[in-house]
Amino acid sequence: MTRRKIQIKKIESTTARQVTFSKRRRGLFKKALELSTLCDSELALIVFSSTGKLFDYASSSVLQVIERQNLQSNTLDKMDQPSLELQLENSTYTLLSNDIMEKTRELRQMKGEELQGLNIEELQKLEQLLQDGLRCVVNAKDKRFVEDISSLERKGAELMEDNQILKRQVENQSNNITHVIEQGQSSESLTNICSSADPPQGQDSDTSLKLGLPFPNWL
Amino acid sequence: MTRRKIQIKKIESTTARQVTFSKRRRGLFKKALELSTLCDSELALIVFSSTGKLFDYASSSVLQVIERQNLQSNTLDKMDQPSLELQLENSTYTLLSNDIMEKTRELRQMKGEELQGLNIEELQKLEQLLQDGLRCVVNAKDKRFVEDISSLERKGAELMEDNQILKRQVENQSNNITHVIEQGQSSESLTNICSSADPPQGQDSDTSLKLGLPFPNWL
DNA sequence: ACACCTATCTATAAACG
DNA sequence: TCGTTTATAGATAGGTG
Repeated sequence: MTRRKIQIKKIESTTARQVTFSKRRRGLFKKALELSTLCDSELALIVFSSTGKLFDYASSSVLQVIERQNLQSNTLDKMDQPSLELQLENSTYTLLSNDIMEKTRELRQMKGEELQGLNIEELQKLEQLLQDGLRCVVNAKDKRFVEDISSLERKGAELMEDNQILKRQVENQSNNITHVIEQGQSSESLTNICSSADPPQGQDSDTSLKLGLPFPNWL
Repeated sequence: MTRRKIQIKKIESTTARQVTFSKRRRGLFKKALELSTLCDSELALIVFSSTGKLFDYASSSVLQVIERQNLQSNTLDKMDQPSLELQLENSTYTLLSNDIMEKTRELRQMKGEELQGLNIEELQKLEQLLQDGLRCVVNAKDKRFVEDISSLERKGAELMEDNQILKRQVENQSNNITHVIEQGQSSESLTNICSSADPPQGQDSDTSLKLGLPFPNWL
């Protein structure tokens, strides 16, 4: 748009992002107002800043009232029945907004941003909170590692066991077949039957490969 | 905005209004997308054309849910004014509630609670986040320590300087008094005056104690 | 954080197909 | 009702105070 063209992706610098947010937000709201005016269309726009602050605009009259009520707290006692309802809703709305702002600030501070307003005591408290959280997360992670590993080992053991059983079944079958063949079949038929039902031991078949692995190969 | 400047008021010609609506709507949505991308902010935009058609955009999944709600109830019945307003109000409300729930969960997880639903990858991500945050906080704390210490050292130096000046003033005064006394006072008066205005050097007065400390004792 | 500046980029009014 | 063009108004990135 101006001195230089910029890429449309998240602006990394916090200050630059805030400046841009402020400018573009105003631009966007102006455009929204123009569209609703020029084309007589109803329109609502709700924007949260990265700090959790809420901005909104709505062309419809009732929402404008609500919006105004939010900006400058009360002076609407003079209105009749609907105003009471609006006030109730509005207070909930304001409470929610405040809660969001508070939680957003707390989250940002836990991520190490927006720390300039804190004194040493508050910073130490935050550090302690982070260390406690980190300890819990690392514990949970390690526990999960152990669980996943033992679960995989169990599965591996089961597979190996199955493998053994299958191997024995295959050996039994091939013995039976060999026995049957030895009792009366021709040598040409022997070759055919053996290659399809009992491949040579030195060469891994697809089946024995899958069953023989201690861990599944999709890990 | 171009071949000619236009007034921002309702366009009377229906066709011109529709053309402008279509162009400006697209422009507005593009700007909204850019803002949410550049500044990483959550954002919802809902536009009704004068023919009642609904267009909307929302940057986050939470908003998309609300958007869908609006879309569905819009297609169900043609909608008259009050229902539009109600929907928009509900949207804002729902949006706020969901946002709070999400942020609350994130906070609890950063504090090491409610981790049972996370897999190893998510836990590692969380651990990284906490370590980054912790690093920033520790840096900020150390910086603040250094600042506070140098500020105190500066204050201490200033106090020592003031102390020196005051000491010189006291010495000058006592010299003058001694001089005056030597010029005509009796020896009994000399003792009285000296003990009140100029105590012996080897014994710390309250004043010199306060001024002589490198750091204030309220630390 | 805010207002202002200005060079540059973008959006778009009007026109045409 | 569209898309395309084009000249121009508007928006804004980066800078300064």
